[in-house]
Amino acid sequence: MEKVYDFKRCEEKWNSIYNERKPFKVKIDPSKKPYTIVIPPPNVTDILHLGHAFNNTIQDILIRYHRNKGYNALWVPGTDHAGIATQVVVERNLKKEGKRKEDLGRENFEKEVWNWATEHKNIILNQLKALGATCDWDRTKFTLDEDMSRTVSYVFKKLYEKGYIYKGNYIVNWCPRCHTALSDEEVDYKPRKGKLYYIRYPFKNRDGYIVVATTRPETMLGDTAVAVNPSDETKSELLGESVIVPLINREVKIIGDDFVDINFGTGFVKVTPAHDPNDFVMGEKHSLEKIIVLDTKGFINENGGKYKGLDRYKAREEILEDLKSLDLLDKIEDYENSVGECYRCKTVVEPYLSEQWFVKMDELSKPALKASLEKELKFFPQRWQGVYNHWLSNIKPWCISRQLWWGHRIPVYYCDGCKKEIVSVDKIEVCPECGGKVHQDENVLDTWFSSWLWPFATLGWIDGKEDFKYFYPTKVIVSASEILFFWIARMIMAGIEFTGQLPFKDIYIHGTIRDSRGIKMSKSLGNGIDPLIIINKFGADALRFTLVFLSGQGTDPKISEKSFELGRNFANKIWNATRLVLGQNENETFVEKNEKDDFDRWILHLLSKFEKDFQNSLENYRLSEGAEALYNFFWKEFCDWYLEIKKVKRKENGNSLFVLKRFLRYLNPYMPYISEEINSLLGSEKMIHEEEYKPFEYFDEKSFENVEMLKSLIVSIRNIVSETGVKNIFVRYDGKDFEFLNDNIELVKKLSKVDTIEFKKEIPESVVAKPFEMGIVYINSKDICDIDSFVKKLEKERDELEKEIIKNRKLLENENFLKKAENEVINETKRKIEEFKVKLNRVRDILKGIK
RNA sequence: GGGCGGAUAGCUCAGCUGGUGAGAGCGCCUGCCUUACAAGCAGGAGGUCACAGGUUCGAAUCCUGUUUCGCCCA
Repeated sequence: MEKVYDFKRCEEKWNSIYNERKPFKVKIDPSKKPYTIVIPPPNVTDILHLGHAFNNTIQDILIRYHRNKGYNALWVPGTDHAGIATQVVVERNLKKEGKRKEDLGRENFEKEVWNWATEHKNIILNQLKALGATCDWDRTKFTLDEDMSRTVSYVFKKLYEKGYIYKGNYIVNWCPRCHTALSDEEVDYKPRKGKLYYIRYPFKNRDGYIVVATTRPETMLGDTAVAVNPSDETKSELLGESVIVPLINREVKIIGDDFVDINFGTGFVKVTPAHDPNDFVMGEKHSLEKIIVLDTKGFINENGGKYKGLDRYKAREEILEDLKSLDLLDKIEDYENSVGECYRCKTVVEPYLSEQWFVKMDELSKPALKASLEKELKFFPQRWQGVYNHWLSNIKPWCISRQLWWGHRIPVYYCDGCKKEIVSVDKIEVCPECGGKVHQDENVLDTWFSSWLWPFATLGWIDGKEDFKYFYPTKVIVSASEILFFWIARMIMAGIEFTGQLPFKDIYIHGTIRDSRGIKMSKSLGNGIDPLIIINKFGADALRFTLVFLSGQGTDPKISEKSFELGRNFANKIWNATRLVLGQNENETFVEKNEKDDFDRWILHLLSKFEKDFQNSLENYRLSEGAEALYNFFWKEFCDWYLEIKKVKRKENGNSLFVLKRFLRYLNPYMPYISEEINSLLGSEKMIHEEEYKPFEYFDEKSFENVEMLKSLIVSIRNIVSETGVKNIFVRYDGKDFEFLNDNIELVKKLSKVDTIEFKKEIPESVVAKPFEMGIVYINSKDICDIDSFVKKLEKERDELEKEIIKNRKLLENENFLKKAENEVINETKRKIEEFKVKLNRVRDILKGIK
C-alpha cells in the first residue's frame, strides 16, 4: 500500500466498476421495503456547481445509508428543461454569432436548444457520477421526455375540465427582453434610485390644474382616470370633475378610491389600468377603459400617438421634455422604490395587461396546508413549516403560460372554423366538432408546471406502472430553500390532487454554500468553486465529507478551497490506519474475538456507542453530526488510543480488524470510494452494500472507566514531561482497581515516554505535580522554568472547583430545588460535589507541596 | 412595511425536550521526521455564549426589548 492515499486511482477504479456492474439498479422486490428519493432535477442551462454537489451528496448519503440498512433504495435521477433560463442562455449564445431566434424560426431554434440541453444533460449526469451518486441511471428522466409531456397534457386537461385552469386578461409581470409573462416568483425586487415626477393635469372646465406624481411618466399615455382617497377632505369636492391628460389630450374623470395612499406624492394618483397592478384593480372596480400603450418589446405602440415606436425609456425622456416645454412638469424629486427585474436576464419587468393561462390555487392549496398543520409533513429544520404555511394561506392564481419557444406547448387547440377551444392530450389536426382545421396555442407552460409532477411522473404514474405502485410515495425531498414555493409546495399540491397521497413526508431544506466572505457563490460574481476541480484536487470523498461536516442542519456553510483539506486528511488517516492494521495482522480475520482484554472491551464499548449515535443522527437528518461521530470515533479514539495501545502490546490485531470493518459500513455513505477500496483490501469480494452486517452491541462500563482513567494518567504524565523534561515519574493513585493500572504500567511508560514510574502513598513536599482522574502525578524536582505560572494555573483550577462546589451546595440547600428537580438531577448534583471535593483536595495537596 | 432566521474561541460552526463542569475543525504557540500517517504525533493558550431586562430551584438554551447581520414576502 502506498504511503499516501491515491484517491484518483481509487475513484477511477470504482467508477468503472459502478459503470460496468450497475450495482445500484433497483428492481421491485416485495420482500424489501422501498426507500425512494427523486432528485431535484438540475437545470440543463448550465453545469453543476458546488451547491448541487452539496444537495446531491446529502441525497446520496441518505440513499446509501438506507441501502446499507437493507432497504430497496431507489434514487431517481433526471434533469429539467428550465424553459426561460435555457432559452435565454441559447439566445445569448446566438447573439454572439449575430443571430436572433427569429432568424432561425421556431423549429430550428428548438433544435438549437435541444443540442444545448443534450450536451449539458450529459455533462451533468457525468458530474453526478463523479461525485459518487448512486442513482439508478437507467431510470434517468428529462422533463421533456415523451411520457413526461403526456403527463403534463393529461394533468392540464384534468384541471381545465375541473375549471381550475382558465384563460384571462390580467396584469402580469412582463419581461420585454424575453417577451414573456413571468410568474410572481420569477421576479426579483430590488431597491433602485429613481425619480418621482410631478406632472400637472389641467382641469377641463376651468382654469388651474391638479398635480399627480409618478415614477413612470411614460405610462400617462395610458391613463384613464385620476384617483384620490375619498377621506382626503381637501380633494373630495373634486370627485367627478374632468381633467385633461396632457400630450394625448385625453379627458379623464377624478375618481375616489380608498386604495389611494394619501401620503404618496400630492395625494392625486394617475390611474393606468393596463400598466400597473393596483391601477388594474381600480380599473376593474370603476369600469375604466384599459389602454395598452406598450408593445411586447417595451416600445410605445399606436395608442401612444407621436411617441409610437420609441423605447420606453426614450419615450420617458421625450415626454418629460415636452411636458417641460408646456410648463406642465411641476417638479422632480429623488425617489427610491423597489423595481422588479426578470430573474433570468435582469431586465426591468413591466406590469402588462395580457391574456394568459392561470391555475386557480385556492382549492389545491387547502389539503396541502392541512397536511402541514396536522404534522403529516415534517420539515427539517422545522422553521420552514411556518414559511410554507404562510405562503399557502395567501396563495394567488398561478400564471402558467409563457411566450417562449422552449417547453411544453400548451395542449389547447383552436378551430379555425367554429372557433372552438379544444384541450387534447394527443396532438390533433382537425376539430372534433366541425372537422375544420385547428391550430395549437402558441405559448408554452411554465417549467414548474412539469416539475410539480416530478415525484410521480418519473415513476410511471401516467402509464399505471408497477413501479409507481411500489416506489411511490417517496420518502424525502432534499432541496434548497429558494424553491420551497416554486417547487416543493406545488409538488405537494399536485401529489395530493392527482395521486391522492403526499409525494413525500419529510422535507429537508439545506443551506446555501457561501464563499469565505459569506457571499453566495455565483457564476456572475466569479466566486464559485467547480466541484470537478475539487474532485481532481482532493477527491470526491473529501468533497462530500467536508461539505457535510461543515454544515449544520440547514445552515449556510462558508467554504474555501482550503476547507477540503479536512476531508482529504481524514481519508488519508483512514488509509494509513488500514496500512497499520493490515501490516500488523496478516492472515487475520475480521470477526469479533472472544478473547478480549480491557482495551478491546473499551473500544467495543465505544464502537457500540458510536453506532447508536450515528444512526440516531441520520434518522433525524443531522448529517453533520454523523460526520463528526465518524471523525471522532475513528481518529480520536480508534487511531489515537486503541491502535497505539495495540502497537505497544504487540498482541496481534485484537479487534482492530473487526472495528475497522464495521466502521467502513458507516463511513460508506459519506466516503464511498475509500470505504469500498478498503473493504476490498480486507479481502471481500462483495461491495459494501452487499455485505451482511449483524446488529452489534457491547457495553462494558468497568473497562470503559478503567481505560479512560489510564488515558487521563497518560495525558497528565505527558503534560509534566512536556513542561519539565523530567522522565522519572511518581504517582499517587487514589482509585480502587489498582491491579489494572499496575498490570499496564509498562504500557503507560511507553505511551508517555518516561523512564520510571513509582507508586507512592503520599506526596512529599516541594514537588511539581498534576492531578489526573484518579490521583496525582508528580516529579521529585523543582526544576520547572516557570513555577509561577504553574502555581497560577493550579490556583485557578482550585478557585474554579471551589466555585462549583459552592454553586452545587447552594442547590442542595434550596428547598425548591429539592422539591422540583428530578431525582436524577439531585443525585447527579450530589455526585458532582463529591467528585469536585476529591479533585479539590488533590489540587490543595499539590499546592501545599509547592509552598 | 410584514414575517423568519442568525449573533457561542482569532475564523467556520456544533451544542436537539432548560440540569454544562460550554465543544469540534481550522488557525496560533511549544516540542517532535517515534518503523501507519509531517495530509502526521504530543503538549498548550484562547470564551462576560451580542446587549438589557424577565421567567425558573437552575438559562448559551425559554420570554420581552435593544443592537446588528442575513433571508423571504408585499
